[in-house]
Amino acid sequence: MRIAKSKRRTSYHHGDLAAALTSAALKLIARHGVEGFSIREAATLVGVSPSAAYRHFADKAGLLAAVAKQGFARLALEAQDAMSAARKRHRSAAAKAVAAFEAQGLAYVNFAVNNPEQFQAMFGRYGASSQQPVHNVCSTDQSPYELLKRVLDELMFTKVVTPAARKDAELLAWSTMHGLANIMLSHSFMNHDNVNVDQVTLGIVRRLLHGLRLD
Amino acid sequence: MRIAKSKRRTSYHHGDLAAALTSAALKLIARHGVEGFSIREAATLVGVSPSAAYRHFADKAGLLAAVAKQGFARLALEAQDAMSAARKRHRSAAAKAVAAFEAQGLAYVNFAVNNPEQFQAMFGRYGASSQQPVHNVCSTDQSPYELLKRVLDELMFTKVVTPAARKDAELLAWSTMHGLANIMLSHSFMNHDNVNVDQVTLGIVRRLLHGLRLD
DNA sequence: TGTACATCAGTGAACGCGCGTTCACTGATGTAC
DNA sequence: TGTACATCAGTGAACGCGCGTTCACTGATGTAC
Repeated sequence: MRIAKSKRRTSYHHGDLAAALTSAALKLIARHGVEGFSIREAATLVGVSPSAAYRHFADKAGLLAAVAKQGFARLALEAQDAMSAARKRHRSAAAKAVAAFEAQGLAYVNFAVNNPEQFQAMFGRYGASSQQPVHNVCSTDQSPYELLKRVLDELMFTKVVTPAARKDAELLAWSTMHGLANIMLSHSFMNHDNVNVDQVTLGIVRRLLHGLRLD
Repeated sequence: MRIAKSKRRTSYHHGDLAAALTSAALKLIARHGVEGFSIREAATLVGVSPSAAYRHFADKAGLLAAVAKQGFARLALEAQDAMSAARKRHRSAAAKAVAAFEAQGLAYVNFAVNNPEQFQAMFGRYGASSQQPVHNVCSTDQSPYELLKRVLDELMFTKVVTPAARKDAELLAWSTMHGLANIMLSHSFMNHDNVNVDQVTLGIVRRLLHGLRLD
């Protein structure tokens, strides 16, 4: 009966307030930033009294954690799409692996640039990731971190990278892309109106991979 | 007469309220985070009425920008100290350059881990760096970014690194260390109580340099 | 199929709060003569 | 050296604000019989 309920919006019960609040929160965070976000405003946007939110989330941090969690899921989805599209453009297993690695880095930075506030929610003070390691943040095989591990394995299996270079490469790769994403967000390196994000990012990803190759 | 004034604290005029407020802000940010910081609390801590702050800073953002700016200066100082100490431990110019590069990376990550909230102030929403490129944030030759450029040059002059690898290496190096610092801060990779920050960082710096060497 | 009742998911008023900022003010300082 | 006066750097009261959260409540739903 959930669907029926969500059709008539004038009903007393909302149908799926938790999801509605999460997506309202996302909208508002995009508008005012994580710091400017309030439960009251989210509730108002959904058309519900502020106190209703407390049926679904323990508190403000709970709502923000939901936003962050959803962010990890979206990021993983986008990365996965980009990777499989990239793989299709190549024949050899090695070329596919390289293309997937590049696509993943691009997807990561693009996600951050296109969703700066959600990205901040994911890694900031309230972020899902500040409570627990990233590995646990999504269902295990879907987390961005798991995707990274897999593509690094793929690079090793296809001999693009030696087992020695593969070792602990997660942290190096993640640091590089995460740093680039944050630097782009802070506008501290350059105003990315003047800059082709994809081009700069691809440059960095390739140098990263180049370093791994010869490790 | 500045010094005389700052001696008697009971005087009507404070002496150097701007500096006192900045350092109070730093203390409070370390305690409650950037988001929890308020001008009123800083003024109270200094023992001055809230409105007095407006003689010295245009608004809250102005005070936070001062904190951020001071952060860049401190970071540069600490990095410089670490680098010159590291250089002393080696004889050849090449070894000195390598040691200085490693020391710089270590200093960067250590600064972030030891001053997480100031680091956040530096690169966050209010950060000095969100208004203008990092290059302008300190006096030109003292900025952390300038130090990075110089040590990369040094690596090239001593032939540790080829001119091709030197090209645009700033962004790669900075991304890597900045990402590592942020990842450590978010606790999303690991709880750094269980981890030797210096050891992990040194591992990453070395892999970064290794990649540059063979570029 | 109809009814009683427990449970669920909302309401809306109220709480106490600290905030950023403005404003007219005043005490202290320094300078020109 | 002394005095008048402009300027500087504070005060403290007040403004209006939106916030997170609690609480007793009520309308809607679903289930047992």
